[in-house]
Amino acid sequence: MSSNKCFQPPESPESNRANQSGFEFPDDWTFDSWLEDYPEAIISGPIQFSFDQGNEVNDSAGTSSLLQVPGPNETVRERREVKGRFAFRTKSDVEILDDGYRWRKYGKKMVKDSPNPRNYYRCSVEGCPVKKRVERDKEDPSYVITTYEGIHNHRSAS
DNA sequence: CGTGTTTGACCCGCGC
DNA sequence: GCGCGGGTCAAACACG
Repeated sequence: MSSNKCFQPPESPESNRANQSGFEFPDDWTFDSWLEDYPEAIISGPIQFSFDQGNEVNDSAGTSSLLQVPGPNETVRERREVKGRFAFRTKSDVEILDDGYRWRKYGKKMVKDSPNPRNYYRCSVEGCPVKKRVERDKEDPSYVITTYEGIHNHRSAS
């Protein structure tokens, strides 16, 4: 159902604007189409972004990159070095978000400084290197943080 | 029977 | 070398 779709646009313009940093999803924005439009974003290097638009964030390597997320009817022409890793922070009461792929859980860990566990998933498709980890926001458990790593070597789920 | 989850053990890099 | 934190393996288990 759409209620637990990953990366789905906010229900209303109000909640859209209230969503952290002003990034507004195009109505038809989907993760997969975004990847199709900007494949180089995950090929050339690591990126980490949340819903922030045009913000600077630090990745775990200590370097930073400028985030560019296309707004409604807007095209981003320039990409910069980003790694094949990026994180989304999504308000959701469920952690099993349907993002169009089948995932198999392979691990769970308690993380230091957080009461919430972190779950590790791998793409179910044989030979596909993509992994993701899912955890709840330590400060605001109503948010789920999903970190994707890698590039699917196949098209869509099944 | 096929597929996915659970869960403790294991591994590895790093700082002390 | 040792412990710790983060990541992964895999055997047992659950379930359609």
